[in-house]
Amino acid sequence: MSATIRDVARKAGVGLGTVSRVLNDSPLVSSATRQRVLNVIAELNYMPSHAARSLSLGKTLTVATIAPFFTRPSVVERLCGIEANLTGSGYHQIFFNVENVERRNECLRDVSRREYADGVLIISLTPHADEIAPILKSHMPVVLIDAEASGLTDVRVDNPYGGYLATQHLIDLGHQNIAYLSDPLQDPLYFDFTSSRDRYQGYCKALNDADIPIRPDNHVWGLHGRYEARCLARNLLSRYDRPTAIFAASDTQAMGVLEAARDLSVRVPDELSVIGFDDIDVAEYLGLTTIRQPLFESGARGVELLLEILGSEESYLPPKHEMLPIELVVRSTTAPCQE
Amino acid sequence: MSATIRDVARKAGVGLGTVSRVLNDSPLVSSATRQRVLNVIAELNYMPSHAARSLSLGKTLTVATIAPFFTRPSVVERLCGIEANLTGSGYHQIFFNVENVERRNECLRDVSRREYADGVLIISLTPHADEIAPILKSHMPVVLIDAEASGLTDVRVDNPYGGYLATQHLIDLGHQNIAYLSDPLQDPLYFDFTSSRDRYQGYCKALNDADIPIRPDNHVWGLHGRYEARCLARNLLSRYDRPTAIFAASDTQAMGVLEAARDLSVRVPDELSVIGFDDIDVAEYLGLTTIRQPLFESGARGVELLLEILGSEESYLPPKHEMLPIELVVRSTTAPCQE
DNA sequence: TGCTAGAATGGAAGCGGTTCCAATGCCATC
DNA sequence: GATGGCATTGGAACCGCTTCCATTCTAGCA
Repeated sequence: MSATIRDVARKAGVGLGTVSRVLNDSPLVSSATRQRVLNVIAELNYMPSHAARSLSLGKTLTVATIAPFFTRPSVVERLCGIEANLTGSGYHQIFFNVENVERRNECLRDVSRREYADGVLIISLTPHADEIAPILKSHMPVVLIDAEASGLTDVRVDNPYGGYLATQHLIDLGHQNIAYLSDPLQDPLYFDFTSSRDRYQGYCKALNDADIPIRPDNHVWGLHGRYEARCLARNLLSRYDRPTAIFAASDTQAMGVLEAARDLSVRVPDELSVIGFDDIDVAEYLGLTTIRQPLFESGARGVELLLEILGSEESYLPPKHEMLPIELVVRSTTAPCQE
Repeated sequence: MSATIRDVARKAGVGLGTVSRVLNDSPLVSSATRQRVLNVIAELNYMPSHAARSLSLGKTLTVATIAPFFTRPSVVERLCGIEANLTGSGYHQIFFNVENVERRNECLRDVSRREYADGVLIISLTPHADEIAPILKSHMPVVLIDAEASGLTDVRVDNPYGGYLATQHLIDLGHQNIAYLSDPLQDPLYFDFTSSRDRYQGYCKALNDADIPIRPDNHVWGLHGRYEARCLARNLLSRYDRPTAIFAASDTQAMGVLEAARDLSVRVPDELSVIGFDDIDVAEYLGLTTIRQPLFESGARGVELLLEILGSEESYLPPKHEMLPIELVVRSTTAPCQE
């Protein structure tokens, strides 16, 4: 059907190996021969077979991405960053969409299997110690995005600092009664997302630094999602001494808070300040004050780090840790405390 | 490194071919032998090499998806439907993200190249006649999602009917001065998205049926996007005889309209009714009245149709055309006309 | 009992690349 | 003129699977 390397060799009047060398930019070809081969390749519209290359090289020439909840806007933006930098690299990509814990465990267990991919990107999932060991032993290149695990390369943001920034902003506006709404901080049965926990640290530190006591009832949590956050926020806002400001661990959850405020006719920002985290696309539309983290860049940079490892000759490279910058974006859901 | 089919054959005391037959569910294996081989496969944790299978079969065992603007919420939901049904089918998937016309043309030109994939899903892009011909000639299985082209299988919704439904809803509420805000209806230099055009037909028909004259200045268009729609809507709403209702060709554009109304202090729905199209995730949050189309299902069903073609022995199957249902979802951005 | 058709099985060839070893030609050196 | 070394080249072997042909075995039948 389609032209093979043998067709090219025959037509160019050279040997198989020579064509292969041209394809792989080997210096062991005279420039005259190289040019002749390149001409024939263009003429035949020849394109090497991915499968044959892969089989011969003993590599899959594929990068796998494991991510929870593909539909979440923040995940989508990270995936776009990945796509942008992987296209044209010669690697294929496969995606594993993790929607429940069984699948999470299955995916993280199989990471080190060479059958799937030559390298793996993991988004927002933190491998446990017993999952890290086989990965390290297998020498499978892995880059964590928005997660951290000892011995593995990662690219992420300073979540405690983000939590601090957000809370400090509210304190600066005169708020004292500040709630934090997040995913569960610890749940070994669940996905073990760590960002909520880290941001909580920053929240506590900011309150401490301002000598504001930490009220345990000002921290509420539930499954990630707008609807769940809405229910949680309703409870918060129905309280006698309801908070004057809510820091939501993600913009999605902040949207739930805004909904709850609307439900209960609590005016934002006059009666309630709301701040989110991520700065997803709709945040600007909603005028949501938030902490921006570079989502697209996290994916793009993750790919770069992975390709670096894949391209290296070394069988072991020391893990790298990259921190991307975050910043406070003030919009119209936060205002000075009115009390 | 990892076990091969030869290891399995040796350990099970059978020939290469027998193991292969077991893997491929051939009936030409006695059940005793089959069981023995299956045991060894489990024991060795053997997994066939995708590349070797692919090379031997002369197929890529890969499905390609071509989609414009991965980040658009409606596209994301379709992609999720694709992912859901393709995972576990044994096919790998590769994505082509189309962000500009050059890339669109390049992708559609290369669809028929066997090097990439055994089958292709195309989202929201309409191949031109000169692009269809090579596809048909190559017998490359193609399924269009949210698009239509003669000779190709597709799964889509009845966009003229959707436009009719939306407009009729506004007319039922007593509106007469109804604007339509959309992508450009025809732009050979651009992507040639057809849904705006089709929905415009329904818009016109509904107005005609109600004996409401069609005012050309009530149709405005621009590039797809919230920001662009916001500018367009601002112009509309600044007019002396501004419309009392706006039908936006997508929820994203409807969001731009809502922003413009906010900018100009036009109250929704009291002074302005707004209806969108798609029912993307945030529509519910915004209380946006809209026409719901099954986005996830469109992707899922598209994959089913493609796998059907790929699994068939026939070299030619007559194209199928599937229409998914749409429905009006009334929320709080539309209300009876106040004039 | 001998013969045959059909079921079950083994393994060579081939898919399209890469890699390595052998071969060739050419030049400088002694 | 013989020798050695380097640059360049050709092609066999191999990657792990499928497929097809050849072979063996079994049961059914005359």
